[in-house]
Amino acid sequence: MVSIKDIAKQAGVSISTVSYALNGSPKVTKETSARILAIAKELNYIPSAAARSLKKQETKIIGIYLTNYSGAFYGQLLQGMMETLSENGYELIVCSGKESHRFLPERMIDGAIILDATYETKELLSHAERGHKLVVMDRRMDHPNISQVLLDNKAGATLAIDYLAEKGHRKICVVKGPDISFDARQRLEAVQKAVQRYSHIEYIEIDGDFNKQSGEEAGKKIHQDFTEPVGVFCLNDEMAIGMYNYFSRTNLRIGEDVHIIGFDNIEVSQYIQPRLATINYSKHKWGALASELLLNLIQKKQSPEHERINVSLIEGDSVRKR
Amino acid sequence: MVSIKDIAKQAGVSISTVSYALNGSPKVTKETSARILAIAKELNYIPSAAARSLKKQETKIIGIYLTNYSGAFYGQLLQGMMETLSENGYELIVCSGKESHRFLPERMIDGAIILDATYETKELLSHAERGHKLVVMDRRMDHPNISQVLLDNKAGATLAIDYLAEKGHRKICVVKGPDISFDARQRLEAVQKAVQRYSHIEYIEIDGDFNKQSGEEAGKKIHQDFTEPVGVFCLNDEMAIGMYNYFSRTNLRIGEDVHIIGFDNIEVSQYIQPRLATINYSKHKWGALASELLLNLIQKKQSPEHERINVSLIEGDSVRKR
DNA sequence: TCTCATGTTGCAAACGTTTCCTTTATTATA
DNA sequence: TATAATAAAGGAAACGTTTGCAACATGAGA
Repeated sequence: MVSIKDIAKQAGVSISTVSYALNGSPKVTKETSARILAIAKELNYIPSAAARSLKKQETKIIGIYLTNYSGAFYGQLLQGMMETLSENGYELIVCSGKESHRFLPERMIDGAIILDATYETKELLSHAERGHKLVVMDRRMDHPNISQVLLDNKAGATLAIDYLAEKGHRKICVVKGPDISFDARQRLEAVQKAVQRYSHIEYIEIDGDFNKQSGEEAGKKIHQDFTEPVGVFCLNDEMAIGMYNYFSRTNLRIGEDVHIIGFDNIEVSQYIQPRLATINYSKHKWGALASELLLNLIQKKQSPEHERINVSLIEGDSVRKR
Repeated sequence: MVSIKDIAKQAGVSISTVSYALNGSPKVTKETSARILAIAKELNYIPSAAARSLKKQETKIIGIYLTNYSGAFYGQLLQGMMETLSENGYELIVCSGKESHRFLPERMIDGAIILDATYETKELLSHAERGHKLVVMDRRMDHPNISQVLLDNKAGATLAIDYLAEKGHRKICVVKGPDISFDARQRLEAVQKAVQRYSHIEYIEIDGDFNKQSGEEAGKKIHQDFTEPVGVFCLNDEMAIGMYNYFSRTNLRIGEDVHIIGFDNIEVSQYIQPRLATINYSKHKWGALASELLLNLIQKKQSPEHERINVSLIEGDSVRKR
C-alpha cells in the first residue's frame, strides 16, 4: 500500500508537508502542494482510515442499530438520517450483526442511534458512562450523553381508540405487541386508559409480537369468538396485514364484520384492500431529528434533548360505521 | 482511554505480555494471564479497533452496498449474509451513504458485496485491481478478485411469459425496468426472445423504473389502450403492486381483464388480493452464497466463482385462463 | 547591516496495537 | 557440575497518520 511516506520520498519533501498538503492546509505553498497532489494521484494514494482514526480519535461514522431489516419503514427512516449526517460530513452504517455492539466501545463509530429493543439499557448506560454519545428512539433514558426522540405513542393509541368508538364500535379488541418493545408498552397503556372513558365498551386483549404471523393468529381467535362486529386495534400495521391475510380466507369481511386500525402507516397499508386505517408519523423526520440530536451531542457538545414525534390519524375503509 | 499500556503498568509487566495475555496466547503463564485479565476487566479495558486494524491490516468487517432500503426483500437477504459471516468471525455493515464507497479503498472493510447498480463497474474494477475482494450480485464481472452470484433472470422471465401464454393470453405487455439495472436488462432480453416463440402473440413494451409509481403509470397506459384482456409481466413485484393500486380505482379487474405476473416474490405479494403470480427465488440463499464466495476469496484465497440462483414460478389468481 | 516578522518546511512524538527477536530464568540432561 | 533446552517475559519496531514545535529562508523596516 502506498502511504504518505512514499509520496514524500517521491516529492522530496517530509511526510508532514505531504500531510498538510493533502489536507489543504495553507501552511504549504501552492506549488509544492500542487506537486504533492499530482504525485499522490499518480501513485493512486488512498489514506488509511485506521491510521487516521487512530490518530484523530474519531471516525466520522455514525451507527444505527436495528433489530431486523424486515421492518417496513426503515427506508424513509434511514434516508432522513443519511441526509442530515452527510450534510455534516458523517457517514451512516447500519449495524445489525450479533457482535456489532462492539462498534461503539471500540470506537469504530463516533456515536450511535438505537432502535433495537434487544440492546440492553444497562449496556447503553455503560457506553454513555464512558463518554460515548447516543440517541435512543425506542426507550426512555436520562443521561448527559443520551438524547432521545420518541413517537407520541400515547396520542396515537388514543386517536385509534377514539376513532373506533366514534364509528360506533362497542366491542373493541387490541392486538398487543411484545413486552420488550417500549412502543408496544406505551401504546397498550394508552389504550387501557382510553377505553376506560367509554363505560359501554367491551374490551378484549389478544397477544401479539408485532409480526404478521401473530396478526394471523389473532385474526383466528377473533373469528372463533365472533358474535358481533368488532373493532380491532392492531398495535402495528404489520400485524394488521397478517390479520387481513387471515380474514381473506374466511367469510368475515374487513370493514363490515371486522374493523381494523393499525399503527405506523407502512407503505403497504395504502395498497391493501380496503385501505388500512392507521396512525401515521413522518419516518423521515424521525430519522433526521435523531441524527441532528446526535450531532448536537457530538459536535456542539450541546446538552441532551428529549424530542417527540407527532402522530396523526389516517382514515381507511377498514373501519366503517357500525 | 485505558490502553494496554495502563494495564501493563498496573500489572507490572510489559505491554507485549499484556497483548499476548489478552489474545490468549500460550506464551504467557496461566497466573500472569489471569492477573492481567482481571486488571483489564477492572480497568474496563476495551481494545481500539483502529489500532488493531492499523497493525493487522484487516478489520473483520464486510460491507454490503445497497441502493435503497425500501427494496422489500433486503431483510432475508441480509439475514442470509449475516449468518454466514458471523460464523466466520466477520461482521456485516450496510453501506448506503453518498461517501460510503470510500470504505473499501480506505480499508475500513475487508471486502464488499455489491447490489447497487449506481456503483460504477469501472470503480469496482479499480478496487479489484488494487487487490480488494468483491462479490457482485447485480452485474457480470470477470476478474481474479471478483466473484459473482446472479439470479437466473433469463429462466424467470421465460417462465413468466410461458405462464401467460399457457393461460391463453395473446396480448402480452411487459413493464420494463430501468436501463441501469442488469436484472432488468436480462429479464427484458429473455422476454423478447420468449415472445418470439409465440407468433400469434401481440407484444407491447411499457417503460418502468422498478418503483411503484411507474407501475401505476403503466397501469394507466394499459387502461387507456384497453380493448381486450391483457397479460402483463411487471419486471418486478414492486411495480405490480403499483399497478394493483391503479386498477383498484378503475372498473377493470385484475385476474379478469388485466392479468399480472411479477418478479421477486416480495413479502407483500402474498398479502394482496388476488395473490400476485410471480417469480420466486431464495433471498436467504442468495445472500448466504454471496457471503460464502467472498469469504472464500478473502480467507482461503480461492479463485473467483460464478454462481447462479435458481428461480421458480409462483402461481396466483392475478393470472387466470383467458 | 542588523533585527524581526513572516512564510515555508522538517522533525519527532503520539495514537494503541501486534509480533519478531532478545534476554533472562528455570529445568532437564549428560 | 556444566551445558543445553525450554519456558516466560520484555524490548522495540512497525502499521500510517496528524500536529506541536523547531528550523530555516526570505524580505521588510530601522
